[in-house]
Amino acid sequence: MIDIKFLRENPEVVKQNIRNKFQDSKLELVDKVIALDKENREIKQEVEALRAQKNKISKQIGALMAQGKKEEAEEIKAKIAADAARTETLSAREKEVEEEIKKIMMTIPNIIDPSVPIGKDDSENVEVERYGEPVVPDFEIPYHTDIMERFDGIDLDSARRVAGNGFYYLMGDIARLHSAVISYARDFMIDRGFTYCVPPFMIRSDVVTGVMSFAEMDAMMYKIEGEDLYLIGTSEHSMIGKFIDTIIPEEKLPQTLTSYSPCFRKEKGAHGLEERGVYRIHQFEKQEMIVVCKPEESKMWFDKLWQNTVDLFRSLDIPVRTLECCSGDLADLKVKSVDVEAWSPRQKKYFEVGSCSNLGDAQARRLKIRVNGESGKYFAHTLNNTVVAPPRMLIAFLENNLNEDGSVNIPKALQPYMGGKEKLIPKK
RNA sequence: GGAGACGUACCGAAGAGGCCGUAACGGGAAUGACUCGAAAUCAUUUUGUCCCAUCCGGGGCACGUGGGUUCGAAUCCCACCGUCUCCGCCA
Repeated sequence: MIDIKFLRENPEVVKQNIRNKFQDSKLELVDKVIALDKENREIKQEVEALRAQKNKISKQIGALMAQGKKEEAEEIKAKIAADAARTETLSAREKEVEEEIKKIMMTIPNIIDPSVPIGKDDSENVEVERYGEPVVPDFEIPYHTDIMERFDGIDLDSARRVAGNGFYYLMGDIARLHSAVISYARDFMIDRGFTYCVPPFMIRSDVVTGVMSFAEMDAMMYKIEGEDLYLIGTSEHSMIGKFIDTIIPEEKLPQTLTSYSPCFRKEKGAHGLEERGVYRIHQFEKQEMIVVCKPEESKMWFDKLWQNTVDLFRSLDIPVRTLECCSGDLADLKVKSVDVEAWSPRQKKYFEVGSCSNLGDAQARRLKIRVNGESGKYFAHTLNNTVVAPPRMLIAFLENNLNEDGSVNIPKALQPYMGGKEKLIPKK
């Protein structure tokens, strides 16, 4: 959500930004919202003048009543009644106009960073840098569920009976590997100075609608029946919710948090061939990082955040690359975003394992996350990034650490979390 | 889940239809004076948000949240949220 004052003063900048994002149908909204904003301020002036008048008269009545001059009081009551109807009409219109403005402002995209490549959709995203050699071994890499099977590490059949498609039982070494990755990622971020946090896994609807549109909510979130509660789709929801409608003293910035949570997603839509197994699922676990910082520091934090994910994957011997989201693929709230993608030696391509976003002050404005600084109050900048999200991450882990004999190497960094094992030996 | 009490500024807390939201009273914090410096003392400052005004300034809204009654609501009524105490249940 951008500042309406900025839009009012720089309509051409906002329009060019809309063109850059290939959302030309939204161009007319800019002029529309400017007109509504003008109307709103005119109404406000009149309404406020009427209210000021009413307050004044009410005080007079109070004074007259105190003096026992009831008749005079009754007389001026009539004056108020005359204005009351006008005030009511205007307030109703004011409410309408304000809602309309808010609705439009929610759909006006945030101003993208000048460094964001211009492109229509995800096919025009730009590879920034590769880390590690994308090796294709000279033996065949099986599908990830088949690798897991060899360790008796997964039971999808039972999961389907118990909870349906999109759920899983992880078993034995694979389950342990899953927990090890999460624990390792937690400590990895703590070592980098982030504060560890376990947040609520369910949140109220008002928090949900603060962080996403109704359409997004409907497509992603599971609702608890009979309660005003939703299962979180990512801990970013509850982590950023922590700051809703707060004023943070400047000296408490930056807030650098790393949170663990299970994540629940409906994942409405097509499930392709490559999305079988544990790639696209209704329940997964994630270590997340979020930063709330001063505006001038958000670019610096953005680069630090995605670098953390790259470093974590590299420490587990997984080749990755960073892919910059082009303007057309960038969500409306974001200033800039890069995906971290892990190498799949089986598919011989990279696939998404994390997403790092700088939201500028747009999210903070929407959620009223303010900072009390020396030179006054201002909106904070917010960022978020995936540290690691198994079980999807295990796909990359197993494929890249698989040996020809079917064993899987445990990188040194992870060994303490796997009881000191250097290798997992398959049961089959 | 049941019963009761409560929600007011940075904290504690008074106010129970108009004289009380630039919010009594107590504390904290900031600035200044005194001091070599500190303590003590004295003085001043200390909610957010929106609209109008280039500046000085003027005005609206907000006493957990949202409605209602009233010329006027922190105060009365309704719903919701939260906190505390006791009981029940539970890892």
